[in-house]
Amino acid sequence: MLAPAPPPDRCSCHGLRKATRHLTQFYDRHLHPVGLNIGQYALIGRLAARGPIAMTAFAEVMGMDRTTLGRNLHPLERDGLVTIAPDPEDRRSRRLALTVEGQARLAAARPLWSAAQDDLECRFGADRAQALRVLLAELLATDLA
Amino acid sequence: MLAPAPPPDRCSCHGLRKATRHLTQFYDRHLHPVGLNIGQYALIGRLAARGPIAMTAFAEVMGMDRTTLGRNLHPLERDGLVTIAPDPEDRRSRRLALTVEGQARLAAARPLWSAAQDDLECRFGADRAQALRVLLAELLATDLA
DNA sequence: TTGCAATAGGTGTATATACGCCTATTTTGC
DNA sequence: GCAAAATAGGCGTATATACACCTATTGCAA
Repeated sequence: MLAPAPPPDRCSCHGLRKATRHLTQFYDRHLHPVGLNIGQYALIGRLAARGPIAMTAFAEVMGMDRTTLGRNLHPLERDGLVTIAPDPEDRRSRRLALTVEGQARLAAARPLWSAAQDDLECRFGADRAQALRVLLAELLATDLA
Repeated sequence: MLAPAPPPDRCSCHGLRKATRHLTQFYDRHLHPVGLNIGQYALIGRLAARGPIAMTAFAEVMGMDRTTLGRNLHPLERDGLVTIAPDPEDRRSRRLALTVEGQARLAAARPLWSAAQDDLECRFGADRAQALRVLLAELLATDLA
């Protein structure tokens, strides 16, 4: 028999933050062998898809603060996975791009991410995982300003 | 007509993290007038309910890493909202307790938290907020070891 | 064309998060 | 009663997060 579910947090935000800590550690463990955490994996994965892109535009894509993105890129740049180059078209702007090494690291990480995703759906239930993703996307789309 | 919802993140973890950033900023804005963020509000709120308690036990209650809890308590201790006192029964242990000033701050923050909660339910929908809280509690109860 | 508003991004500061390793203390097994 | 195991917690380090404020550059309008 399943463990009885605890009462949900009255505070939506605290429940969300707690669950995020829980799940982040889970994904980080899965990705540990390739030396990436889930935040870094998400960054390079999305950067691979969105090609060379400016910082502010990419921060928008990632749903993160511009300055947070800038700081999170430092370890990736230091390790040679991404490049941050001045844009000749607009000298204020800097273009983010994945290096060949970054692409290789992403390719190495993909199976581990996929295994984490499968493992989660096995433990939590594919239907509930899907329902959660949809609710979170709707929350993201909600204007909270 | 409502904005069309974006496709949900394929990655449950990234969707969760993004939503957490979004919602944390929303609650932090609401709580800003009393000089607390949502993490600190959750800490002192739960500490008020769970009385004097040891660090590891409280970390378990909060669903956070023991060392994270210790570091998060420092600003609250510095500002006189909580005390961290040695336990005479067990000299390894330290007892966390809310000060009178901490109780006052909590009382001042409660209406702001409540307004944030109401504001969220108004924008996102009370039914969806409830469904999200339930799913998150179930995720928390899922063994991911 | 020039001066100002808008935009791109960085920096300083503060808090949040957690892993690995450490010390101190208590408990337990013999 | 003592040595080993278990437990409580701190510290070093690294990354994550975001606000306020700053500079540089671009675009626009009088």
